[in-house]
Amino acid sequence: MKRATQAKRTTIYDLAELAGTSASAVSAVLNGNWRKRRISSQLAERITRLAEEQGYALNMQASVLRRERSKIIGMIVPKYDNRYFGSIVEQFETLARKRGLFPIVTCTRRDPELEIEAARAMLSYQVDCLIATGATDPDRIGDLCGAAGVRTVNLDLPGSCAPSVISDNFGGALELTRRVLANCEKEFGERFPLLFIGGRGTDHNTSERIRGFRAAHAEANVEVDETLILPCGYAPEKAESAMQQLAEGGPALPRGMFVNSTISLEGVMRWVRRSGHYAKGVPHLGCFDWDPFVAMLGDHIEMVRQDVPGMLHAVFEIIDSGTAEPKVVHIPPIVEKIG
Amino acid sequence: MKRATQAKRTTIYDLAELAGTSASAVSAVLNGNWRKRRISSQLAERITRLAEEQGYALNMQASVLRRERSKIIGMIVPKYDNRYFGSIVEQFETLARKRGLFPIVTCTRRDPELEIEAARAMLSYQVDCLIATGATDPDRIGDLCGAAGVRTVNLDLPGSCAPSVISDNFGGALELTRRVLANCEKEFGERFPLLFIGGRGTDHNTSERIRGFRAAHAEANVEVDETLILPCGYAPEKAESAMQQLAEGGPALPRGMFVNSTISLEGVMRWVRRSGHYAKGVPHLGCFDWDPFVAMLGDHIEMVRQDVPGMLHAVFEIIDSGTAEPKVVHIPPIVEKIG
DNA sequence: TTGAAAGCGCTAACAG
DNA sequence: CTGTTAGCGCTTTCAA
Repeated sequence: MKRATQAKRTTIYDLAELAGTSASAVSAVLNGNWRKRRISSQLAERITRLAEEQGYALNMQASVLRRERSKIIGMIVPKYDNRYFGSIVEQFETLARKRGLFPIVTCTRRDPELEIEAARAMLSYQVDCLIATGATDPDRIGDLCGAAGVRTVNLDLPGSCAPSVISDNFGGALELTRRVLANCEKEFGERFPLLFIGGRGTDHNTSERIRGFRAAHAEANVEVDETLILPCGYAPEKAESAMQQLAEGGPALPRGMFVNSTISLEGVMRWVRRSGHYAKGVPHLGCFDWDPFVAMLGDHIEMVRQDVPGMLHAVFEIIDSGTAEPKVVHIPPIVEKIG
Repeated sequence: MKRATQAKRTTIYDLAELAGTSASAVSAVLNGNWRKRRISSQLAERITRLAEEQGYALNMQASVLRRERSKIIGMIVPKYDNRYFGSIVEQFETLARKRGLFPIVTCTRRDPELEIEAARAMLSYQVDCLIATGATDPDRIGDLCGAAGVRTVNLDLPGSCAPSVISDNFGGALELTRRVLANCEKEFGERFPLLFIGGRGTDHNTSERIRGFRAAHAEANVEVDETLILPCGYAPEKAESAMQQLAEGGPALPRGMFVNSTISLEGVMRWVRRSGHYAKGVPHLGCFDWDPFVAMLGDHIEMVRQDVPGMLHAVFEIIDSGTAEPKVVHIPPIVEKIG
């Protein structure tokens, strides 16, 4: 099975020599542009066969260097540890390939430095277009790309210098909060303010979700408890320690909450189980984001599932149409009740 | 914020002209090789500043084309829909970057065609090395890479023409089965054969896990029920319908099972809930793979967590050392009891 | 100390 | 119908 590493890879020149023709003919044939170059199908045949035999593989670096457009499309994404980003990446790759583009994806672990580092790297690789997903500073990336003449689309978190595709965070949060409020009233016979936990207070999504959260409270005539608004970050540990502090601070813990992302939920649930504070009854939960196992955790959880296919179709529609105005497209998420 | 797309990107020639020097000097400075070229720090300074001002970005295609190593490292991965592969990719990117390599990852959705298509694409992009993760046909990829003189490492699923890093599937399955068997005996006061469900019967991991499963039964003096060995594939739907068929076929469903991957577990759990067959008591489960929310599903579940950091360190050790012999490195997974 | 020049593999005029 | 040629932007001898 093992083969000595060849000193050199087969090039179109090697093929040309073997076929007794020129490199440009080989290039044309292998690119499928031989019809318009009116190369004899005989020659084309021969070249194709030789390429096959020799295990010829195009050198993309050389090809891209020469061409106008690279047909490489990049995406940066914060994490791979949840279904939301996972399916975004999968969809992205699929749709990119369907268009004959080569997708390159990189994960920046919510690190602002790494984020722009990654964007720079992608520009170096001559991406034709860059999707910035959940970026902490989309405009920084937008500027970088703008300067290089590369198109950008923001996904999940909006920016102001390129088109953005995001969920309808306000609407989703409004509906989710309504449901949790209703579930609480049903079980406890009274209305009370919920806890909001998780996410960065500074990001657009979180603030829109808090707005929806407030609106639902207002609708229900419940006054929001400001000490219960805790956008402590996304990491599980952050949510865990925020819960801990809350427990230490006051006497009664809220019996209903809005958890901003499955990742934060991981921390919340961990704390709920470890601390034993909810031993006599689990709280009613609403989670902004979907996960199949969370859906099985019990009937006290409602989830919002962001419409990933819808979002990515919108992204590629923007790319295909060539729009560059910084408009924001809102995609309604799906609020599901899990049984 | 918006900027007109520049007609042309700044090159080292532009910089050279602006600095009143040559392209080679610029190149040397920007690569940090100016010490050994003994370029005056004055000139170096000037060039660096200009590059900054002009927003110069290296053209990697040109650079890679000229160099003999690309410093690009590729990985193909089956799916992004579970924690195992998600963390593999994250670790991979981190370790690659730490070595000054540019990671490119692509997801092949367990599609054998796409798998080799992706491998070919990566070779075209001149990867120095390719990691084939959970590939359906690692040797096919190995051959492709071998022919191109590119190193490969198999991860998760072993191949025979390149080094492989995999979990100790036998050991993990043995211990996991032991525990489920013991849990069942504790609760039901008797020993009985478990169900094995999920995974492809043809892949190495699944067959090793079945071997471990059998060994644990033998140890416990329980005869394996051959009709309960169901490697039905990884997709949730597959597991779901396998459960359905099992229920239709026989009278009593097993009260204990070994589920091969969280993905299969998703289908199993869905069926368990929907069918109502386990209404009077959930079965004891063992899951080969870890997920934080599964861990919260109850005390009737045991999980095996594969040692992703350990596996990736082994992968990069192989890469760093330059080994190419097709040995298999086994990394012990962690069997955790969740409370 | 620095610059000139060759060439990586490929594409796309242009000239037969 | 086919070949020759001129670069794409960069790295790297080799000369000065």
